[in-house]
Amino acid sequence: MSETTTTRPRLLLIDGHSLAYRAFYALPVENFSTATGQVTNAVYGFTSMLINVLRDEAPDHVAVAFDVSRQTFRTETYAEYKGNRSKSPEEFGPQVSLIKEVLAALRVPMLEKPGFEADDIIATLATQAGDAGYEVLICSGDRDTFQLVRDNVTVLYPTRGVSELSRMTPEAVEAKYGLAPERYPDLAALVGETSDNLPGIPGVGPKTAAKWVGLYGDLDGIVASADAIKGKAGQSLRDHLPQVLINRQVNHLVRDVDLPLAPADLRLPGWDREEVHQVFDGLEFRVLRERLFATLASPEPEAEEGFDLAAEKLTGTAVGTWLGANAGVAVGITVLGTWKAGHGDATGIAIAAPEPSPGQPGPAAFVNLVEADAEALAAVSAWLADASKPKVLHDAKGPLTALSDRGLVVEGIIGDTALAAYLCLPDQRSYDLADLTVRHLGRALKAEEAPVNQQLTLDMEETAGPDEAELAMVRARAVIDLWGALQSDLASRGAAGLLTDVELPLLGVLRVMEQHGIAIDQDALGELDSYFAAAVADAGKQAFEAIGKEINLGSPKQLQVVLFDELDMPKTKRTKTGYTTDAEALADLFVKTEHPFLAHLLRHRDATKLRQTVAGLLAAVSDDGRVHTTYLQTIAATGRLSSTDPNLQNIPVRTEEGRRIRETFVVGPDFECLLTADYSQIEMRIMAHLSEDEGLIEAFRSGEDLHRFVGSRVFAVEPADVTAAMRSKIKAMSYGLAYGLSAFGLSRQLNIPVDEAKTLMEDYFDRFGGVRDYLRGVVDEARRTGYTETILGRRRYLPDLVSDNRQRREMAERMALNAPIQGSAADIVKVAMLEVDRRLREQGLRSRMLLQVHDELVLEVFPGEREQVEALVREGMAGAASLNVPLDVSVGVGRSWHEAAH
DNA sequence: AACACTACGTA
DNA sequence: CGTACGTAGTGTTG
Repeated sequence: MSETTTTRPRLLLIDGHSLAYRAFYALPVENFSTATGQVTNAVYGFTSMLINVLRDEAPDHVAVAFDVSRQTFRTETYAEYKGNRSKSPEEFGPQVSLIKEVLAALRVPMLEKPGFEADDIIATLATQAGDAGYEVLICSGDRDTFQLVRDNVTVLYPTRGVSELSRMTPEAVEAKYGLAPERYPDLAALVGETSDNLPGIPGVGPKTAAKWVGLYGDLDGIVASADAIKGKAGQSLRDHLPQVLINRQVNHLVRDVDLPLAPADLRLPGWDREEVHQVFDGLEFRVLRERLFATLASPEPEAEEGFDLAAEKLTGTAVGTWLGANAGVAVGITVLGTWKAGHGDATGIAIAAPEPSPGQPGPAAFVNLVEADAEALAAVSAWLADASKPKVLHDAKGPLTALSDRGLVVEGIIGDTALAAYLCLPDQRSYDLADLTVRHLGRALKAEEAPVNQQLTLDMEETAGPDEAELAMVRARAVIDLWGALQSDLASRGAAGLLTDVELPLLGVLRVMEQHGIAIDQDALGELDSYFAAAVADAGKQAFEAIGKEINLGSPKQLQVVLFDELDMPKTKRTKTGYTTDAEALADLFVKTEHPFLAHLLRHRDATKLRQTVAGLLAAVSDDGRVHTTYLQTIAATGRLSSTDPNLQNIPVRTEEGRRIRETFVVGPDFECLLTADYSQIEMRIMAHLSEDEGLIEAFRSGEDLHRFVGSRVFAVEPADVTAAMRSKIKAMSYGLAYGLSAFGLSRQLNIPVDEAKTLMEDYFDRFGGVRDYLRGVVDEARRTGYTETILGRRRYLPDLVSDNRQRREMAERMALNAPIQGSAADIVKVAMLEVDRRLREQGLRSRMLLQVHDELVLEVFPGEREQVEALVREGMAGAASLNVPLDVSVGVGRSWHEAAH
């Protein structure tokens, strides 16, 4: 184990100027400046790329080469060399010094040499290192470096800004240019290099040049045979031969520059943490610093040593004994069993304590709940219900549902590792336990690594791997270890309170809501199903008659053939794979063509969608006549809940037919009615609160209709004179603003000219300047800190705010605008749910919460409790946050969800 | 079988 | 070229 492996040293050579220059033009200047006004876009881009390359390529030797001045042997050879380069903008020069500061802090050697360019230094070092058996990586935006490529010398050439590097190996050069790397300068001399002000041969491009190199071997061969080359290109070559020779002289890189450092001197000594902090603080590079420390501080996690535990399967009195001895401190729990749609069954439970001291195996136990005797069950049951025994689970809602259906109540849950990880980084797609252990503990959660104690091993000799119980114990141990790591992470992100005070208690509320479900009038729903089915069939039949054939109306591809090829209708907006056939476009086409097919198609779409919803619901009704959705608490990056299986947060409401579906959500037997309570305009109120815009605050305090009020200000008329058209424009804009709507988007949505939309927005911002300032500020702040924050401190990290890809960057900007608003609304609703739940219990009521639809709660009211419930819901919701505008709650009751709407 | 894509329902 | 979701169908890919 101790012999040193003879891996080849890896040397990374960077052309400092060339990459800084690329970064300067790739990243928008206006997004990168420090409090003192220093522009940092080039520094940022360069540093970002450096970190990425250090991470991805893991070199042990590094050097950055810089140009010293413009005077080199090349300008002596050819005075016009790089003569077309305009003086670099004044924001650029100073950034080179800053880049050198960053490199100094990172202890990266820098080299420069009067009379030579960075590329010559790189050529020299690459040659020396290549000969010495190094693996050499050259990072440069100058194609002249391609001539250095060979087996162990690769050029990483930036393609898109500085965010993507393409690997130029000998094969890649060959594939791209059709010649060997050492011949590349011949090609470049023939073709020319605009950026260096080296003109090429008119009419000769890379293809011709490569062909000649192939035919005559190299440039010398081409020159020697110049007279023999026929045609226009040949004449052109002869006419421009002197320039070609100059080009070749100039693009030849010097490989023997006298340098103070040799490759062996370029070993990275490791960087100075303090100095990096200082430099990055000055540059206000918070996100980059985090990335630097995250990717480079601990290069490789210790190893995947797995989890060492003393595992026992317990029965009888041993259960109580073990729990008494081991489960007084916070322990991790995993549950074996199944859960779905508010119900489940638990077959076993694993409990693991952290290792008592490093290296010592942590105690772990497993209890089989199906076969457990009364004694064991009593011990587990009492311990689970004991709030003073701290417990941590991973994604606890399902397991708790399973335990609950076995009659086991769990108290004392102090942590949930999935929720904790979500609060730390809410943009992740999943919070799989195995992923988290790798990410936060540097340990793999692999089945074959599951350790077993001796007695288990003896039992298990015949079976291949560890059994379910052992895996459950390993997972339980992972949970508790993970909790240790996540707690500090959570605290450093200011989210510990959010977990303890909001998400964790909410988990229990959601579990009970899922368990209750909501009653469905199955007969009515069945009738709707037939009704929509008939509508689908009818519309389909008529659509086919209109075009004289049968196609699959659900296939956009087939529709495009009919609409645009056969019926020759005007083309609609492009999609990735053709032209859109969405409802808006079809309606538009109908106005233009009045073709009956379109009307029938739209009706078919509509009826199909409604039918799908109905059929889905029908299939989801449980034996108890209710549907039990599952709420997902770690999906939406803004902090909202989501609902699946079935999704009860997107039940139709906008159309008459859609609302008929809501009529089938009814009050259950033994209950009096459904009650719905929703926040009116909660997002606009949050906007008013966060922006502190006086006009908007006044709008909400005045009690006037919001859009009418805002409209009167924007259009400078009396509120009474705000027309319906004005009001709807204002409404669209107000909501659009919270999503980062542009003038272009507004014009498209309102079907008005862009100019008019622009004026409308300007007038809006004239009257509500606080809103504009807030929206601008929120993005700037997020760019500085790397994240947005809600009123409860829920963060969303948006690294793309500094992407050099415009589309990604602008997307991130819109997310940054929206996340605090949507997220704060989510915070408030969650707090409201906890308040409503608390009041219901405190007041000993049997009414219960059933659904949450983002800004709406649906409750089932027990006979005689209606007034009391309405009052407590209003209190709980309105008091969930104290903003500088009131939180308005409207309530309705009825026997169905539809009737209860207001 | 898994994935991308389009389309569309909600807040 | 307006955010956040989930679901379903078609059509392609492995």
